Amino acid sequence: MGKRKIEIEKLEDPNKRQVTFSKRRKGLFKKAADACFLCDAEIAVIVFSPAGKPYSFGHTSVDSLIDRYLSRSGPVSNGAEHSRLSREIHDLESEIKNEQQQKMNRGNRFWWEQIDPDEYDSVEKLQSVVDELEKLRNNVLRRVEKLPSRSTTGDRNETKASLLLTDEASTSDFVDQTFSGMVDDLEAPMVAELGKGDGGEDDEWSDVFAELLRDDIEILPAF
Amino acid sequence: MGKRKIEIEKLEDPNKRQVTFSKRRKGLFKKAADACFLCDAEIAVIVFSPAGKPYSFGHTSVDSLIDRYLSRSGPVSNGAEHSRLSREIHDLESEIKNEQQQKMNRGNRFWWEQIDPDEYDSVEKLQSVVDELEKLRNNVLRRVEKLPSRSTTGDRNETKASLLLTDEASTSDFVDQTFSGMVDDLEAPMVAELGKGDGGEDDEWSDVFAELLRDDIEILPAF
DNA sequence: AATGCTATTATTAGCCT
DNA sequence: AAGGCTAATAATAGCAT
Repeated sequence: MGKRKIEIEKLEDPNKRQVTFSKRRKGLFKKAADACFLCDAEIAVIVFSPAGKPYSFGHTSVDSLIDRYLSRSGPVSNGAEHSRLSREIHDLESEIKNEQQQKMNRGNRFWWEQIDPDEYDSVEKLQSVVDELEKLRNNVLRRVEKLPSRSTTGDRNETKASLLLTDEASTSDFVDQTFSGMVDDLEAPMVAELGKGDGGEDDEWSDVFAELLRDDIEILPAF
Repeated sequence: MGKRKIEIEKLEDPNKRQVTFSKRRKGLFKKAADACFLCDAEIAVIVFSPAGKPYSFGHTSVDSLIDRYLSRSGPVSNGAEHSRLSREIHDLESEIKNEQQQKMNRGNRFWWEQIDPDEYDSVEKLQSVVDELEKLRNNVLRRVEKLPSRSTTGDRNETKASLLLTDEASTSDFVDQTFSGMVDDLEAPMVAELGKGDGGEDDEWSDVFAELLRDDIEILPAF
């Protein structure tokens, strides 16, 4: 679907291959996200680039979907020994993950809604969450900054400003600021407005944020 | 992209949601397959329908990609105990799978090219492979039957007929017949012709089979 | 539940920055 | 390598089966 039709066969030009890979990976993740929202489905996509670099998309989360997949689909056709062993491991793993997830399944749909502050009682433990939130924030920010200026009432501009506030720090101040800042400034309004459309003057923003959210749901590099 | 534009928000009509889910799942798998072929990438897609039914696509294979993904991405931000445990389990699992796959990595791209007959010396052991081959065959068959009649030279029609032959049996005759039948009648010609285009009179068939193959690469229900 | 039709919208190949 | 542009192809919403 471009300026001309192409055959679906290996692109030999490495440069062209890389460009096409990037574009189509993005398109694939978008399709997956759209299907999740439209159909209330859960989808995980794992991609390894020709160079072996991993990318993933997951809603609700890649890990939980992998677990669900592995627990349902027994090893296909293996030497009997390995088959049995793999099965035991999968089962054990599922137990562990299920236990972890019980805390989180109170109807939340995104990983950042499932964070349990009680589990993170030190800077070190917080850091891993912060890293994830930062990635999400940066993804969103990158595009927020490119939006044409809108006739926001100033309330929105505050939000935008506070998003920018924590761009560089990496001390425990950063941790506190980002952690609470994300929840208050980014997560709450964005999630709250997602899927609404009640005719308020900020409908435009609702739509923009909803789209940004869709695009960013766990489109995180596997790290 | 339909008769009219739709918003990406949850479809409330369950019937419409199901239809859209089916169509978009198919489209998603096709996009994934196209990207694999074009860009020489490896992609796994795991889908759970709104009703919880699992579907998956994987090239090279869902399991190997899951392993690769899990081994690179440490558990994100878990309670420390579980994190360590999960990691150990994942590592062990990878070892097992890697061992299994060493036998298979002789440059074959599809799971049905990776079957080692020496591993299956009884009807019982064969059955699991046969089940998988049968699913593949049925997927292909469903569409072969719907193709408009082609000016095949009779050679092709034999192939088509032999594909139909084993539709119902489930005895050891079935096992032998299907196992060898698949390899001789289905796998060989289809795989051999994949990606070629050397101007023979059967180019049409090459294209058709190549497309069928792309669509069926491990698009197997998780069972 | 899945498939064929077709008017429409969505994605993207090639090119340029 | 990543993003914008635009002509052109590809996917699909609504409908009927």
